[in-house]
Amino acid sequence: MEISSTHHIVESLTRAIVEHRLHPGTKLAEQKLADHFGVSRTLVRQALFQLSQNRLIKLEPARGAFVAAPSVEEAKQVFAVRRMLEAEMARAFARTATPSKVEALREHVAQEKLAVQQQDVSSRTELLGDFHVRMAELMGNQVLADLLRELISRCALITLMYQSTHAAEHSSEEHAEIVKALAAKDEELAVRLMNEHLLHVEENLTFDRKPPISELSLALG
Amino acid sequence: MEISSTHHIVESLTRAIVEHRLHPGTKLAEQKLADHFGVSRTLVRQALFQLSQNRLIKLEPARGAFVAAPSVEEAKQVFAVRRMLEAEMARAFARTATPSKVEALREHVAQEKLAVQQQDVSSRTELLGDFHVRMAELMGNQVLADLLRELISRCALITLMYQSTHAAEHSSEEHAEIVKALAAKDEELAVRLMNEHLLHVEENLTFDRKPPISELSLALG
DNA sequence: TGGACTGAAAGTGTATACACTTTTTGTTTT
DNA sequence: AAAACAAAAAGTGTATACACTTTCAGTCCA
Repeated sequence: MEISSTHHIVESLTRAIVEHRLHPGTKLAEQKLADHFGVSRTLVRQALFQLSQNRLIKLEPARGAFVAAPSVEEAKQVFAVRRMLEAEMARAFARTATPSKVEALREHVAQEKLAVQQQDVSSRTELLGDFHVRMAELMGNQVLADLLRELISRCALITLMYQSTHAAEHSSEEHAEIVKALAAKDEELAVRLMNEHLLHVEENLTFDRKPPISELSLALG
Repeated sequence: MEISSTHHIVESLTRAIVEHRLHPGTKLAEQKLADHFGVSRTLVRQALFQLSQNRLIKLEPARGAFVAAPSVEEAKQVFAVRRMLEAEMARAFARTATPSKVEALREHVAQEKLAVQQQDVSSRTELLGDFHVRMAELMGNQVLADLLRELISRCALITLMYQSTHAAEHSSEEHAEIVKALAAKDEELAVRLMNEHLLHVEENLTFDRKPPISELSLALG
C-alpha cells in the first residue's frame, strides 16, 4: 500500500494543528485540501481518517472534518496518563541509564535552550515535546515513544503549552533538573521532578478561542 | 464522514485477528475482503488503513496488507508499557475506589469465571482483556481505557494469552485477588499483584506459527 | 533438471464519476 | 421584518475506472 503522499498530508496538517495555525473547530473541506496539496480527494480522505484516529480532528457523518476541540476533562485525562507513564519512565531511566544516554539528554536540553533564546517558537515547541519522546527512545522502548508522541500531540492541541517565552524557559529548566537527577541516579527525585513538571505544564492549560484562520493556504503555508 | 460500514469491517477483522482465526502473515487482499463484505474496495481500504494504525496489520507498498507479526521485542515493550500504566492505575483505584466500583469489578470477575467454566473461549478472551479496560473506565479515565484496549489488542495478537483453560483460570483468579486488594484499599498489595499478574501473562508468550486459514470466509464467519 | 526470461493474471494506488446529504441562498408568505 | 419554504450550490460517501506494480505460469535455453 502507499505511504508517502498521504503521509505528507498527515504531517502537514498535524503540524498546522499542533502549532495552532489551525484552530479547533475549523472545517477541513476535502476538495480544498486536495487542491492545496495537488492530489485527489482520495488521498485527502485517507489522511483525514488517520488524523481522526490520532484525535486531532473529528469526523462528523456527512458533514465533514473539523479540527478537534478536546474538552478540559479529556485534557486532564491525557495528562493523567502521561504522568503514569512518565513517572515510571523516569524511574526506569534513573535505574538503567548509561553516561552516554544521560549525555544525549543533556545535548537535547542544550538545543531547547538555544531555540528558547532565539525565540524560534515552532522548533522550541517541537523540541520541548521531543524531550519526553527522546527519553523513551533512549530507554529502547519504541512502543512507549510512539505512544508518548501521540499523547503529546493531543496535549498540544488544547494547551498553548509553551506559548509564552517564559513558560518555555521554565519547561526547559525543569528538563535540565530532571536530567541532573537522572545523572545522579536519584530515582525518587527524578520521579518527583517529572511529576511536578507535568503538573506545571498541565496548569498552563489555556482555553482561548481565537478566530480560526479562514484561508487554508495561509495556515498550511 | 461515514462511520458504520468501515467500522463494521474493522471490528470484524479485529476480532478475527485477535482471536487468532487469522494468523500473522496472512495476506488480506482488498477485492476478496470487498466481496466478502459486499462493499467496494474503497471501504475495505479505509478499514485496512485503520487497522494498520492499530498495528494489527502491516501495509507493504504495492504489495498489500498482511496480518502483523510483532517481534518478541515489541511484545515486551507493549507489556512494559502496560505495567507502567496499570500498576499506577491499581494504586489510584485503591485510593479512590467506592464500594460500588469494587462491586462492579467483582461482578466482572464472576462473569469471567462463568465463561471459563463454560469453556467459551471467545468470550472469555474478551472478558479477561476487558477487566483491565473496565478498571480504567470505572476510574473515569476514558483516555486510559481506550489506550489500554489498543494495547491489549496488540498483546492478543502475539500471545495466545488465555489460550489454555488452565491459563485462563489462573488469570481470572489473579483478577479476583487484585479486586480483594482494591476492596481492602491496600495500595501496595494491589500494585504488586497487578505487576505480577502482567508478568505472568507476559510469561505465557508463545510463538507458534500455525498455518494460516487460507479461506477468508472461513476465518471471518 | 533447473534457472532465466516473458507475457498474462492479479493486485495495488490514485483519480474520477455519481448518488445522496447538508448548507446556502433567494423568494414567498404572514 | 421575520419565519418558512424551495431550488441551487457545495460537500460527503461509495463505486468504478485505469495506470502501474507485483506475482505467477509457462517457455525457452543451458
